[in-house]
Amino acid sequence: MAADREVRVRFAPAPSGWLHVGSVRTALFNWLWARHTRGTFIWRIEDTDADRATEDSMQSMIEAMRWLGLDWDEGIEVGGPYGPYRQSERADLHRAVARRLQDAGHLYHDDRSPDELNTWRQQRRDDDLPPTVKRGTVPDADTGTLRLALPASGTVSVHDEVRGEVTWDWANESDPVLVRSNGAVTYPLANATDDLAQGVSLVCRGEDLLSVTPRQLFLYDLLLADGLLDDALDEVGLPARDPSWGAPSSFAHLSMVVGEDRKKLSKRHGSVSIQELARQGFLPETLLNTIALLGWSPRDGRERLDRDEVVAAFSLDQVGASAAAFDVDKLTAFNGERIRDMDPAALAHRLVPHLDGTYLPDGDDGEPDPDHEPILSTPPSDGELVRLTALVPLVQERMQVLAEVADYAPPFFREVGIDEAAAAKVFRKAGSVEALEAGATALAGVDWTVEAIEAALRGLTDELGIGFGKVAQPIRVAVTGSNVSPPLFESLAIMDRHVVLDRLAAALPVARAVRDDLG
RNA sequence: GCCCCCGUCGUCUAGCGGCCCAGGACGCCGCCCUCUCAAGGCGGUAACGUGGGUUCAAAUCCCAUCGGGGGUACCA
Repeated sequence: MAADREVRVRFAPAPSGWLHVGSVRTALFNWLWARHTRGTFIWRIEDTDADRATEDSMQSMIEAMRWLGLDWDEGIEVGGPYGPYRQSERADLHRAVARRLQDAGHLYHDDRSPDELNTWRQQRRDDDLPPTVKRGTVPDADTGTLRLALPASGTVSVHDEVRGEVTWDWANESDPVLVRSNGAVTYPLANATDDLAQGVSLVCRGEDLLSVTPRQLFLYDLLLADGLLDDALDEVGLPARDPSWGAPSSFAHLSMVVGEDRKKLSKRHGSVSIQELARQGFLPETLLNTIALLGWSPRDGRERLDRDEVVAAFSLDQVGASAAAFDVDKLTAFNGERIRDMDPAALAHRLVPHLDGTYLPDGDDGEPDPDHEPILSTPPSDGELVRLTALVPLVQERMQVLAEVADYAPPFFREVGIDEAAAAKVFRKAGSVEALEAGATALAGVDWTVEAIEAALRGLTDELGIGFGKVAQPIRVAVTGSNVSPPLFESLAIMDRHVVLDRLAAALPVARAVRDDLG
């Protein structure tokens, strides 16, 4: 173990699609290790496949990382001493490396078409042989792809931080294509080259890349031998490597994140974009906390951890090797706890995007509701902000996700209709009409404070000879339109008196109709 | 098919030969509190995939088997 080597880790996604829980975990663990060791976190974009890489995807990833608060020391956007950090901008280097490998006799042409190769591989399988492409089995050619000639026999091993020692037999390893027939380099070459050129000390990535490790190890040796990479760097005018850097000294292959059915993550169970989770009202702190716990746990068993606490406690040797299912229920519960711990003023600000139309709430189909009308204006007026701040303590206790505020807030900001089911359920109870009438009278002259409102309303139970529930529910439905709301006295107190009285009056005919309907 | 990885409550996990007839968290169930819904408090349910070894002793080590996953691309 090269204990003294500065830790340099990297997150190297291909920019297709968006960041989801699985990819964020890879980013997070790299980030955590860098921060824990006071090392360097590099963000490189692997866009060597022009057909798949998109600018939108990259922008979306940047947005997600920023929202999560995962900052990078070197990489796209921020730059750094060993850039550029988009592989498409490093193509000269990759080509120079390929040419030098070819000159040194490590590469050979393979001009078989994909169809021919498939047939050939199938034949190998039928013969019960490894379907691997090897030098010597292909015809002499001077066109087509360039493959790397791997050793034909013997074994390779890596020490993996999460899996221990893993060994492969070279006889089972296929010679990888390093340069496509169109001249573009592939992942194995670009990735190995850049990891070396940027001094990556530990490769931490998904388990799906475990099987690609042997050829990378082999490539590291070739690129470092005789200063091949150094010369190529010099040739294309890119920054020289630090002389103390060797090849990555270890690997950490993180298990897959799976769905609750143990199958590959799909949208149904959490493979939603980070932006989608933001829209649903999860806090970035909760996401980071929960995702960190996916395969890792601190020695002392704590589960509620702030960012700094995770950084302090994180270590690779506590990372588990088995696949983990992302549990949205647990995320939700943690999110609720965090909301309850928040400072009300800070929470009010976080709620605004869920009320002003920035984040659309779910429609009936679970998708964002395009017809939703914002509850607050953009930007919110001072009056709206004051009312929202007053509302926060009431909703803070009962929210799991920020988006839920949209369920409670409307009656505090605008007229809302009375929910029919709520009316039918509540107004059919004996005494409802009387409760509304007496409530209006009692509230008309009272001080508009929580205490006075409570005293006035509680006094009604004796006057009407019914339990308080029978008083409170009709009034709740009349004023909020729903039989579910924050506590009644507090709710009324932050509304204007005339609004409350108007709504009580407006609900009376509805209540009478329900009662009369019952005969 | 071949190669590699993985296997503790429904889920995330603790556990690295005796402290474990397995602990915590989420979920679920019940009770308490209560103006609704929540929140909160208390209690409960529930797991070492299977079969062989090794050992005085195994969730922990070994082997087999079954199951799951990844790879087997001119994607990354």
